Amino acid sequence: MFPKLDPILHSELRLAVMSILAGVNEADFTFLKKQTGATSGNLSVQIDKLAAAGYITVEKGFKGKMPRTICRMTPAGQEAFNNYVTALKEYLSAGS
Amino acid sequence: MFPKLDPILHSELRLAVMSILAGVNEADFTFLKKQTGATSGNLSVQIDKLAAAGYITVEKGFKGKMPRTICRMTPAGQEAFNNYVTALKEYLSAGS
DNA sequence: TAAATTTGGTTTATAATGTAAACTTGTTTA
DNA sequence: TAAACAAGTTTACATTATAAACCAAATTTA
Repeated sequence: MFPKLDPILHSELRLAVMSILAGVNEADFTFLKKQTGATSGNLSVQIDKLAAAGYITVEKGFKGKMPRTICRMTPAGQEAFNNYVTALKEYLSAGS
Repeated sequence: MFPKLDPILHSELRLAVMSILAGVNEADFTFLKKQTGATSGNLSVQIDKLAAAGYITVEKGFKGKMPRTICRMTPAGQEAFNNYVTALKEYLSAGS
């Protein structure tokens, strides 16, 4: 049977953000924006949702005088991401 | 960079339906409903969307006296499914 | 140094989506 | 023949995603 897909992760932009964070484990808003090609508004909203789910932490500070928002994946986020990948494979295995 | 995910396929239920059809290449409404655990209403709507996108064909007939709806994946659907799988792997590869 | 532009976002409004509940049409069973 | 069931469809609602507008501070330009 098909496993339930975590709705927090089953979103193109949030998945992209998590995918990046899984690799680097620290990325700021500007970097995430460039890598994903998302608009600021969309990225801001989706970062909030990932943070609200406890999948990432958000640290606001300054780089020189300019504001800077740093995101990191939490252990819970890492686990959720892994589970999502595992679940998705059930869906994809039929193809190819 | 992250490839765009086909929004028609990036839906839990539609993906499950496509996954099933990729394997058997012919399934009726009742079978799809049992396999996916979806409600009739939701399944009906999502089947319509897949058909509207040209990813599946829907054939309505009778099995004895009872109505029967048979779904099959089209070549375009097969291709879209394959592309989706390929694209998704870009997102998932970061995690293990 | 005042005005315009850029950076780094947030808020808000709208459009699109997903889902469930209610309904329909016809069939079988008691 | 009335109740229950099968196979869907329609409709209405709730959630989501996205974009547009906005804001404040910093930087550049005239």
